[in-house]
Amino acid sequence: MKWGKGGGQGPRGYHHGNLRETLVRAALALIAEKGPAGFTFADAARWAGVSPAAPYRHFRDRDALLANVALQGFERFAAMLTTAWNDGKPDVLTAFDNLGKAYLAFARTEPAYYSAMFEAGIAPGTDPLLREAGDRAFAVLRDAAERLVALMPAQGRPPASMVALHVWSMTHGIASLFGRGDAARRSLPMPPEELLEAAVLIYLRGLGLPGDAGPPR
Amino acid sequence: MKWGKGGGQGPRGYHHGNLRETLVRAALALIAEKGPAGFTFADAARWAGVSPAAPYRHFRDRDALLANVALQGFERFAAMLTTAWNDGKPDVLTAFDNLGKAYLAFARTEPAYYSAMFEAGIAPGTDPLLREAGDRAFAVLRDAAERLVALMPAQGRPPASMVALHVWSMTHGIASLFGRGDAARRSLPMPPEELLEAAVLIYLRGLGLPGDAGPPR
DNA sequence: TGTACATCAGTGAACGCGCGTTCACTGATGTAC
DNA sequence: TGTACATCAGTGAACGCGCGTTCACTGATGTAC
Repeated sequence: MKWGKGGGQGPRGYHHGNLRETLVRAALALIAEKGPAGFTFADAARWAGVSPAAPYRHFRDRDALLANVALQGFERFAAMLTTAWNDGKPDVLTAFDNLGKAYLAFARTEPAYYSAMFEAGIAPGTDPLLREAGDRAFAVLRDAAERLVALMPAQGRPPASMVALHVWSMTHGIASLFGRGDAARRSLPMPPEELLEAAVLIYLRGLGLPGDAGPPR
Repeated sequence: MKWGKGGGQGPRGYHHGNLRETLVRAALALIAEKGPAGFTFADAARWAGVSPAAPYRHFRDRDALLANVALQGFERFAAMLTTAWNDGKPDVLTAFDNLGKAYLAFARTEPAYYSAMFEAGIAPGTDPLLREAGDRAFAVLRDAAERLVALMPAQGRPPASMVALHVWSMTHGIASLFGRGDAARRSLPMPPEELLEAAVLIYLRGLGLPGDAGPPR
């Protein structure tokens, strides 16, 4: 059993440690192994080494645990995207490219989170916290798109939200179809990163970028 | 219990009718109701009104039934796309637009098929028949992309397969995120068809289309 | 046309199993005084 | 510093349930002659 180093909480020796977080890890491990449908509440308890009744102290049911995994996934996702975007440095176009690569990297290296976030069948409207976390992740992309369209002359600028939705959809499509880190991946004659980069370049050229405003290097 | 009219086989009064097909319908109904993970082999038997042992005459297990649903889904999908593409008529750009709309229409009107095809966790490499059916659906898009790039001057034509992958990814991304006919849909400030149409227009403009070859109208 | 037989779809009873959930409980931690 | 008490995380036994799967069977359909 591995204890994460990144969360900052560590094991607090309390009865049997930080069970809530351990259950989330259990869910991730089991999703990675058998898919988002392939684990049960009892499985998670067994993985964590506690009795089958113990998880009820922390989650109402299996769905609540799964929603918590998705929530944590969106939070990590947003953090990862924020880091990649790096506030538009060294320049907006390069940072935008990094953003897309980070999205793909997340889908590849964290397929369990990715499944819980997008494929576990949790209705997005159900849990407000979950929705907000998803919105925060999208906001990173949205802000980046804002900076991107600002490179264009003021007249004829496309709406930043549309650009963000386009890039999100394209990236999500590539990640879902070809960029998974698990068995659901389809084969592709090139790395997904290249496919995405080419698509975004063509798309931005279609918007007239880089162009009249001059390339920012 | 509804009997489909489109398949051309109808109920053949044989013991209890065409159970194999009825089980596929059962799976679709149950997926639509409770998601791809939300049905069991016994559920399907109950829905079809037969004993729990009966499905074993037709499918090895639940996964085999699910794979058959996905297979049938890909076949319908390919047929629908072929109809929409209509061999590039009335003109290639219009037909290409219709193709994208048909993809979204399928995801909206057949969310159960869509789930089984793309989200049920069936590894694409597992079943050769399933893979081939998926490939046939993609081939429609691929042929359309071929016709599309043929509108461009021979030098500097992008590879048709890349264009097809880009459009597939974009469409799949929009369909998965916003275009579902079930609870998994996220909200969007515009119809998904419009979002897709705008994206494809911008993308094609980035490719230089319609352009040097002259718009085909 | 009729009879005997082979085929095979569906039955229904049975089984072991693991899941979800509850319950009174235990025992460690935290806190009031 | 010490004692009594409240809190609460985790126990373990128990339960009913439905699932997956098997089995010998039944009875309708198809076919050989």
